[in-house]
Amino acid sequence: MPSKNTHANEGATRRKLIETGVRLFGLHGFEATSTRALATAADANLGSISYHFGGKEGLYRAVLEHIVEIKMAEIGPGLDRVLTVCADASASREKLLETLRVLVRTMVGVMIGGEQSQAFSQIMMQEQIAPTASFDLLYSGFFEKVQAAWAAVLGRLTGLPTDNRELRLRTLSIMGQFVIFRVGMAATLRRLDCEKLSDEIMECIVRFGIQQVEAIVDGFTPVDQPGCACGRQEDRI
Amino acid sequence: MPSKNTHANEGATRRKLIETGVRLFGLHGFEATSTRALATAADANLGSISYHFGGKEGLYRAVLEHIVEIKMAEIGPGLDRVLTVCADASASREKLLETLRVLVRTMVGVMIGGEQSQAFSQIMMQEQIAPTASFDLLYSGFFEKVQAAWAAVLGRLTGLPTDNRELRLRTLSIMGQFVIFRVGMAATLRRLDCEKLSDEIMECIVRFGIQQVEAIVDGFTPVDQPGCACGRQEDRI
DNA sequence: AGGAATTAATCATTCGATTGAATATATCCC
DNA sequence: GGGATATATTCAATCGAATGATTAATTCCT
Repeated sequence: MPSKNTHANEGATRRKLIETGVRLFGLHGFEATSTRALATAADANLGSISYHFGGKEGLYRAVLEHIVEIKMAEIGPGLDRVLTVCADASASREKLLETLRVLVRTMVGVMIGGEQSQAFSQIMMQEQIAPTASFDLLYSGFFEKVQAAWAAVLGRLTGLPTDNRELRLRTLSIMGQFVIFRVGMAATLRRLDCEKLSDEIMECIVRFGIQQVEAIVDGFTPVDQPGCACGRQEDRI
Repeated sequence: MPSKNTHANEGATRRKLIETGVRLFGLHGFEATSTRALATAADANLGSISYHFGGKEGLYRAVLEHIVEIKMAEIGPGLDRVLTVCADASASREKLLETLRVLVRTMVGVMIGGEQSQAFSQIMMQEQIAPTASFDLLYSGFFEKVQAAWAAVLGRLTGLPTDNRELRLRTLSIMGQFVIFRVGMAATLRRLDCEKLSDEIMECIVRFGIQQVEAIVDGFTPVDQPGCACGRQEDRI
């Protein structure tokens, strides 16, 4: 177990392994990434994986923790601001809508933008499709919090309580409008006949994304529990 | 190369291998699925994979072809009907909206419903995240056709031509509202605290899905090429 | 000197693929 | 019809390569 190290390049190998892990695990998935490929790409010795992380699985877990840490540092404060606004009973509808717009812009930026984001998102998607033992790490550390922020805003705007089933389903559905560009990146690029989503395209997605989300909120009427479709709607802001 | 065979169980091993391949490849991905696991699960000999398909990769390609075949047989006629309606210049707005509703219902059914659908969709998602050499098979055989149908309806309803960039992006985004439930199935189930998406939940998704898509179409205003936001809108049906 | 970190070498296991023999069925010739 | 031949399929055994992990020796720095 490595403890304090006063070397100039303290934890350099460890760090390089994690960064390489993000890239390779994201590209090929857990199983298809060999420890040798990792060590070579990280300019590290094969044994250092076992030494620092106890094995391939330990490195993978460390990679997920690293992703959660970076991502939450990036968007965590923003999510907290969203929750604060939503907790304020006196927040105006316009204020809530503005918060929603910020969420869309953040979502698109995080999901699509950035070189590093790509590898991050790919690992997250891999975990969604074929969850490993470390799935909880991502879910509790990231997915749940993002969902909670979206659900908070949408809950205020629709009048549905945050534990409502329809609200949770709709929240996922609305987020899906943007997640698709990460998950269906291969098909998207083929469809647009280009090699990467340019800033211009991202801006376009943000713009119509905001329009679509607002249209959804404006047109909202509860559909779950058919008999009760008449209730609660007067609580909407 | 196996040709005509009048055996009673003609191609039985071949068929069993493909069916098992759908299941295992979907569960663990291409790399993480071993030929031994495939052969054992299919009650076949290890050598039969090479014999029938030339190797693991050949079996995988056959699995993708099988998926495309089944899926297109399932939804192909429906997609053709959609294209027919959209090609009819005299089709009313209500007719187009009804077509859109059918597409939503089909999408949810295909993406979420069915035991077999699960393995199918998982393979498709795997290919999206980490496209293999056989990606084209899925894209040309399935993705492209589904996208084309959605784009045709949405194009008519928004007045955008089918080769318009914004239309294509919006089409993907709108489809994303339903794809998310397949791709984010793990997170969805955790969020709802259940083990499978019941028929009741699927019906709920269809209902609010239709509502949301209609709201998006109703609230549509072009956002791409900012200077031209004033044009074309009068062509909408 | 002494602990932390790195290195090369090696372990047993598993991988995908191939082989040649064995089996089963179909086709042909008389 | 019936033996002989040809073809299609299955099977157990084995190949070399690659895998994850471990070890003991070595290097590096305080």
